[in-house]
Amino acid sequence: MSHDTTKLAKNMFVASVDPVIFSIINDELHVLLINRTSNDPQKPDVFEGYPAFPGGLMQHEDKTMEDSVKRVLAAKTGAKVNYMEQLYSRKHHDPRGATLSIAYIALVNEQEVTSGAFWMSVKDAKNTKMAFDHNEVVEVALQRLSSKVNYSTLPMHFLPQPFTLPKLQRVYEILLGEKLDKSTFRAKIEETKAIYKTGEKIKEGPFRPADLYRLVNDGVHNFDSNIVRSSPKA
Amino acid sequence: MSHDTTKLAKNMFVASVDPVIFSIINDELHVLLINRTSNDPQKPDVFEGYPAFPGGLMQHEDKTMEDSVKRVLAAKTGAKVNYMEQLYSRKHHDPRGATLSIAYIALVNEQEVTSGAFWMSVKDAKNTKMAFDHNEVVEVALQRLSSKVNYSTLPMHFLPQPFTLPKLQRVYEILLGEKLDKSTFRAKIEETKAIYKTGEKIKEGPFRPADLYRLVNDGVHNFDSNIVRSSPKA
DNA sequence: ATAATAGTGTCTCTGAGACAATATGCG
DNA sequence: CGCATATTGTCTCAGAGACACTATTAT
Repeated sequence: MSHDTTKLAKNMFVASVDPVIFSIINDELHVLLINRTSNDPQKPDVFEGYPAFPGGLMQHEDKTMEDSVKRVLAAKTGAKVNYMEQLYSRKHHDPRGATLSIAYIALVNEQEVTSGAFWMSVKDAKNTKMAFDHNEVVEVALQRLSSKVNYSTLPMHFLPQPFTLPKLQRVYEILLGEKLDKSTFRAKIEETKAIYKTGEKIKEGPFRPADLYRLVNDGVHNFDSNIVRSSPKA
Repeated sequence: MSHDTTKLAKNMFVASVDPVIFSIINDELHVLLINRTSNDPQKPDVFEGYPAFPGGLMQHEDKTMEDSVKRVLAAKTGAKVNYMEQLYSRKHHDPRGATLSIAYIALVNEQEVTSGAFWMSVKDAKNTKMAFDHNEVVEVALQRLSSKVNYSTLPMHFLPQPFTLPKLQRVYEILLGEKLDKSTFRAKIEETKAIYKTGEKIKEGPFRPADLYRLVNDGVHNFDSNIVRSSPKA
């Protein structure tokens, strides 16, 4: 290191990443939380025990902020990230001092989540006092989510692949909070060219089987420069 | 301060704000730059003298990141911020160590800019090697700019108020890089309800005078949670 | 009157949405 | 066949775009 960190410490900051992890469970949007514990076990803080995002401190070893998110999520939830997008950054006034926080929207496979973290419905989260400014961050994340439903491929990352169009339509309906017309929905999805028919079908019940689809260019394309996808297909 | 900064210094970072300031000058999009000088005069760095955004280090005294932007811009360019929107944050690997940078898109009054800073056309900026990752940041800012032209009020903040619809249309045309139809343009602007006719007119030449318009709710409304406007109207 | 630009009206065609019809699998 | 859901087709209407027309001012 070429500079003296202690000398500059007055203008240095602790930085954390706050991943807002969404998943649709039982036809309802949920967010993944942990019960906060202080970083310093000697000094529990006022938010001790409150629900919080499964975030953590950035480290110099993390090459990028996205690496921080991956590392922290793996540690606190055991899950790999399917989709990640930067939300916004802000300067905190923690009980313990000033910190910078970078909020992310991320999607993981619900099944991969192990002990320690838990899913709470967004409805409940809105009525629950969370740690730090996390209630506000959820609000912003929800706004971003709904604003991006209609012009991005974000919603398509909610489902494990391959998936069917009826399932995907259900995702859109939950995110938008309204019923959609089958025909119109399919036409719009079609024109995005974002998914393709695998040729296989799946039987979901005693009726006509549905076609299976996969994302095109998973891990590659990027409208939005803030989007980062991990683990591109081999 | 309740925690020992020197002890935690291994996970602390210097943070800077990078405002990408746009303005339309001579019917061409320009970006505001300074020639970089190292923060520590004793240690000039490899980017010494390269064009850079008029940014600077965040300080603990800044209540918010937006306060940092305002302070730094006032110091380096003398200009007040008319519009500000967070772009994205990233972890740098400077010659001098790891820093966090938060990029902003901002708009100022061209006339307020004093010595020290200079305007460069975006065309030229693309062909000029800038300090740090600033070339890439400009690219992302331009993408954001064009993607927001059609569904936000961002372009309306390029003009000093009051302004005329022909002037505003010109702004849109420059941002989009294509001619627009008068009638369609006016209909779309009308339906946003974002501006209102002042009732006054302005003579721009030997022909019919144009109606003057102002922004509704300047300093108030926010589609995008990342938007912050300074100096709301008194 | 003519020129130049501001502002408004008209027509057409695309495309989204509502709804209908057909397809497939299971009993 | 009859039921349930998947998938595709048809009709209509609103809205964007192309273009034409009117308005206002100065010379």
